[in-house]
Amino acid sequence: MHNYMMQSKLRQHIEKLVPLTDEEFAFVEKHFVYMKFKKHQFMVQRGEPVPYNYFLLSGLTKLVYTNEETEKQSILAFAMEDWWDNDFEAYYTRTKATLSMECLEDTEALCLSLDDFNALRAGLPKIEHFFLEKVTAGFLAGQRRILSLMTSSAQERYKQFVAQHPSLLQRVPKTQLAAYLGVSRETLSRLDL
Amino acid sequence: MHNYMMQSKLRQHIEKLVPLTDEEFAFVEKHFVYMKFKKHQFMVQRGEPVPYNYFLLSGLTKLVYTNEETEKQSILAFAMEDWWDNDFEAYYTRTKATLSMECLEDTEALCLSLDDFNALRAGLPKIEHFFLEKVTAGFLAGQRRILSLMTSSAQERYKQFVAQHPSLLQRVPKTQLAAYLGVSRETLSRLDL
DNA sequence: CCAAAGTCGTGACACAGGTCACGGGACGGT
DNA sequence: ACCGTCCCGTGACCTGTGTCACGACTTTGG
Repeated sequence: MHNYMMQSKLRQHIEKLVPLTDEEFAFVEKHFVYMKFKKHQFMVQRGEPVPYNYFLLSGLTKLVYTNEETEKQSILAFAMEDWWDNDFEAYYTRTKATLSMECLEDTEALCLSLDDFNALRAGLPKIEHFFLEKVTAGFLAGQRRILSLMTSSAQERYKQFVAQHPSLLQRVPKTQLAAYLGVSRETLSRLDL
Repeated sequence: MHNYMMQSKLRQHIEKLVPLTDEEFAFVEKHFVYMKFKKHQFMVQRGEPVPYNYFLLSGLTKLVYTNEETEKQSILAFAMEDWWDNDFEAYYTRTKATLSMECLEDTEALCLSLDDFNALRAGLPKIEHFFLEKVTAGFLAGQRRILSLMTSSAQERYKQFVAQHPSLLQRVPKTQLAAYLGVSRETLSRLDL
């Protein structure tokens, strides 16, 4: 992907929430590092430090918790173009990851170290506003997910997912979808919409 | 509760994350309104607008979703002294509440209207930083709750709750606790720790 | 001080979903 | 072209949890 494309995706993403001058965006942009990852590659691995926060330019990732005894995976989030994804707690507290983040497709990302993140916030208060909006949206999405897990059956959750993320249906295998919805692969397979 | 106590609780709460000068805190404090609520009173009611965000000085509240057909309640959060609680989405978007917030005990709160919230953020960037930290903590707590719902049995979730919130066990009836854990009152009653 | 409402345990039964096992098909790497 | 790996459906069975019903105790409010 060419340089001007990467920049423009990030800029458009930020400017959905806060307008930026050219100089301000130049300041933002220089804190990020571009990286590529291959399918099956781990961008974050349990037990390892998490040096970056990731803004995805293309591809698809999953954020996953793996039960160490049973090896059973629970997927906290999928992420794709124009999304942020991370074991944010480990990143933000500079501790070892308890989650893993794995590429389901070849993925390009703009990466932001915690030091750069803090420099960005300190140097440009607007960006703090931007992240407050982002995290708030994530918090509210989490609340909806909690409610959905508490009140809805597997079939209802499946329907909700299909309605809200139809494009992902084509890209993620049912096994992964089951791990996201919190049901076994077999039960998901038996659900007719 | 006396005026200086109310102020000092709020100030201590904020200063756990960001230090404030006396003038800065005076600016913060004047945007809040003090209000009292009685047990069983609704601070937020489904279908109504949500004029305030609430910082609790004393008492105990629950944030609850009620299924309209079955009347079954699911509790998203308990809140007590030193906590914020609200149907934040309705508050922030100035829409009607989909959740309700009800007092389980007589409760005192400092209330912040959305206009005052925005004035506060605009007038004192530090406060934006404070709320970013708060919302981030809430987001991460939500992630942990999602994982807990996906991976743990009712009994394990009960144990986790007891371990993390022992004080609440004395104050909230089992019925409410069941609605928080996402199990029926009867199953909770059958669980031996 | 009494009535109404809330709290809590427990038994009987139903059912959604988990687990285990199998087979067949698609795909990727060598 | 082949082999291993993943993907997906399906049957049989098991189990955790929901639902309904009942009774006893405690708290609350007028």
